[in-house]
Amino acid sequence: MSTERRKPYPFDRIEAKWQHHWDTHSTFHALNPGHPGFDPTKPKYFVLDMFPYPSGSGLHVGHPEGYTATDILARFKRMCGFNVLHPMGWDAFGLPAEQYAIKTGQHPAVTTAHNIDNFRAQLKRIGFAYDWQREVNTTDPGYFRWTQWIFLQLYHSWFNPVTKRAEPLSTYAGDDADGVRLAYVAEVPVNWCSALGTVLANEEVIDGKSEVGGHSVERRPMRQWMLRITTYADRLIAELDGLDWPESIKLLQRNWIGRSEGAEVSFAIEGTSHRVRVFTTRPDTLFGATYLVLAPEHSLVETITHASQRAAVHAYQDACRSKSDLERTDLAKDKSGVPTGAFALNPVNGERIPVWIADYVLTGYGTGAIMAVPGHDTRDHEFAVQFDLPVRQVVQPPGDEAWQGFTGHGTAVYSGFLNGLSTLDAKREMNRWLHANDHGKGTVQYKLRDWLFSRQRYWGEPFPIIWENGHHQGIPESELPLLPPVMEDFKPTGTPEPPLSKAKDWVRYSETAHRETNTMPQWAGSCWYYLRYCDPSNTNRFISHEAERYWMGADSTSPKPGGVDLYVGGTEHAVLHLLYARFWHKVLFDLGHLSTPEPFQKLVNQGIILGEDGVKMSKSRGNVVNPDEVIAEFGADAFRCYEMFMGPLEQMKPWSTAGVEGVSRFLARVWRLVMEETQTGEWVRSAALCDVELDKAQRKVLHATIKKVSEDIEALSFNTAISQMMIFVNAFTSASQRPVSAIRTLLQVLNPFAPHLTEELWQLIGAEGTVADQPWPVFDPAALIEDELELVVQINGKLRDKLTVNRDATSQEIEAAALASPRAQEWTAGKTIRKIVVVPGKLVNIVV
RNA sequence: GCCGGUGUGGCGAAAUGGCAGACGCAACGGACUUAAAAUCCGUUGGGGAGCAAUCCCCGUGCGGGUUCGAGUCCCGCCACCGGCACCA
Repeated sequence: MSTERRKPYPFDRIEAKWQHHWDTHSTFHALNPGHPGFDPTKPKYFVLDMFPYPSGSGLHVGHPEGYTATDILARFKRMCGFNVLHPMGWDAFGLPAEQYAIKTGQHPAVTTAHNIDNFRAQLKRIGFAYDWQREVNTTDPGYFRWTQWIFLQLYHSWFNPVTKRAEPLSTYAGDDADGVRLAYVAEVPVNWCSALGTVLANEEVIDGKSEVGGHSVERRPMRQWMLRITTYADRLIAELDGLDWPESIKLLQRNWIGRSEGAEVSFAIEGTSHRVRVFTTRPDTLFGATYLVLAPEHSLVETITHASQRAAVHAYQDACRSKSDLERTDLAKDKSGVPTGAFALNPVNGERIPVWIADYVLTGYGTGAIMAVPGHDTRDHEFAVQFDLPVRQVVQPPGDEAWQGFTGHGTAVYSGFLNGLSTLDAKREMNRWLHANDHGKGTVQYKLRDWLFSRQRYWGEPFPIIWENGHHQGIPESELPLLPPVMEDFKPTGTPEPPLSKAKDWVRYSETAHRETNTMPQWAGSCWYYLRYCDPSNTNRFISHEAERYWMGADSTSPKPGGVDLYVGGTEHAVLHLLYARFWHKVLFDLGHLSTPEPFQKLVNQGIILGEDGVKMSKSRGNVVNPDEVIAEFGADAFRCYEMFMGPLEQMKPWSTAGVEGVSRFLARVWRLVMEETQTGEWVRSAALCDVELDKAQRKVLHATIKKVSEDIEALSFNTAISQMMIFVNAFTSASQRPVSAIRTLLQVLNPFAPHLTEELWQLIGAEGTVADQPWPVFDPAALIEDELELVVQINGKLRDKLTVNRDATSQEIEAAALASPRAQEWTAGKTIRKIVVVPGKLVNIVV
């Protein structure tokens, strides 16, 4: 085994030493406005990682990928003179700790604390420049006190559709305050597993079965807390525009919100006073509606079903209820449904059309009912074919496409007053007609649903809510934090009641009132943790105005909306976490608690690191790489540099131990630029190191390195920055005399990548202070200019020769030199030169 | 099905429309060594011609196009990865 092998350089001693130095000197502690020593002239830079869930299995090599990237940026910006906020914390509520508690009897608080200690120690071993004095923990009462406080802000607010923002309930003039709160109560189906006697979270339900045991899971309506995120749908879409996020993530959010414009149309049910409202994005096809479909759960089904169809309808409804969501969607090829026996009247032509129920219409979207236009909707067409319902043309496709099943835009036909109009105009005209005749109106629908915010769990934030006489109310802020009850037994109750209901003394609030027993989902704590970092120990507010304005504020000289300057994390949070956090941020902004409307100005997703075998790392595959082992063998600096050298940050890429070795060799070469080994194996300062001037070639490499590394760090192209530093090292390794000044500069630009090694060498060459406190070096453009340039000579775009010309040769001179070159002579001999393209400093292309 | 991303040597990758393969790994050759490891120096996309220095042809998933010139831009495909999925 290689464990006996000598280390390429003594990283083990070096790394522990500098980690201790940073700890004891608080090197990376950021000062807030008002702190003694705070320098208001420095610009701020807030660089954020998605904080981890501290699991029992510790870090894997995927975590530190993003963390290393932000660490390099943090150290770089600090050297560039920024006041850098680079914090870390723990998203520590959640299911695994609770499940572990149920299994072992160990309290989740105990296992959580233990896991956090382990994670923190692992992160420190990598040498991250976190400001540990700002560490946050979502399970700390000093933290979740404010999570509960923010919930109360939501609870006491409503969304004013006129001002289009959240306002305190006091501005609400209506008589149904509970019906407009941003946090409200509704009957919503939960995943109930009777075999396990518990409610399951969505992530515990796999393919309609419980993850544990594979028992069937049924949807059962229960009283739940909801957050009215849908009121922010438009703003959540519109305000993406100003953000520096990957377009793909913006698109993912837009699609998730799923805004679609259309119309609501009201159909009278023949022989009754009932009306069915449907939503359609194609009001222009109303003349083509040949039947209506209601979702099986639609509230009017019972009322309108004809006696002769009652048995069939009930049987169908029962069948749908027992189908899982998956069965409903996955078996989409076979459409099913039954007629209700009722008929509706098409408002536009009075036509009598049958009303069906079918599970291809979903309760949760739109009005839970549709008008079927089988001529121009794929799903309706399939259904109509299956049940032999009439199909009618109302849109003429452009060109010679067939009209049956055509769902695109064309011209309205067989549609009365719409005939001849383009689809767009026909929609507009129909909306006008519907509105004028009181049969409906143009509306907007969203796929986004309100956020189901309660969980039937122990290990989460309790709601600051009490119930009295069937009414809920918020507890006073003075009673926060509301701690969870101390419980020995967190097991499910065997009923849909949450475990907290077992803590009778805790539940009892007064003679007449009792506490809410649901808890908040894990998303709650992660919705605002970035704010708490700015002011982590404030006991009066969740964040002070000054700290918020400083760290989260917009730069007045830039059009950007402000917020965290760089947020790095995985794509798995592209929708939920990032949408929820944006929602909370906007509410707090509307209520005047924050100065900017968006939390994260710039977002970058790091790619997944695959196992050495090229597939996703997993315990069962046995291809998980443990960072601790890599660090023990190669050192933290090699680990950091390899994570960055693997390839572009955003890309998915496989781990390679040989690759770590290569990077480790590079760092050892840096070490040996400064140090050499004696016969007895001692490291002493290298004799080649001396105080000499750089030659021209060395100057060029040096300044090219400063330039490239600076630019590449800004662009997050860490792999190419490291390549350039390798080129530098290769160039200087062979020099018999190595200029100290150049080595010093190398140590500065390498420092964000390999902070331990560079600090140690800095000290060994006798330089002043620490590298971390040096200003970032500036490159000299003059050093990059060559007196003579090598130009490429192409004939018809193919490389044929090269020539060296003076830096300021004219186009004419270059052209002449190219034509005179021996190979050009050969290739142009006997041919007519049709054109010559000269690209200054690059090439000459002769076209023959 | 829809949306998004990716496709370049044996491998990880690099290239403002201008010398494809920088840098690293692996492999091979050499130096040092009794030997090995480590280290240092060199070669390394494929094919062909030549004793040689050199030279030629092909080559960035596939097929077209724009251009003096395309890995890069445009059109049409294919494969893999990710997301959404009866959202009317």
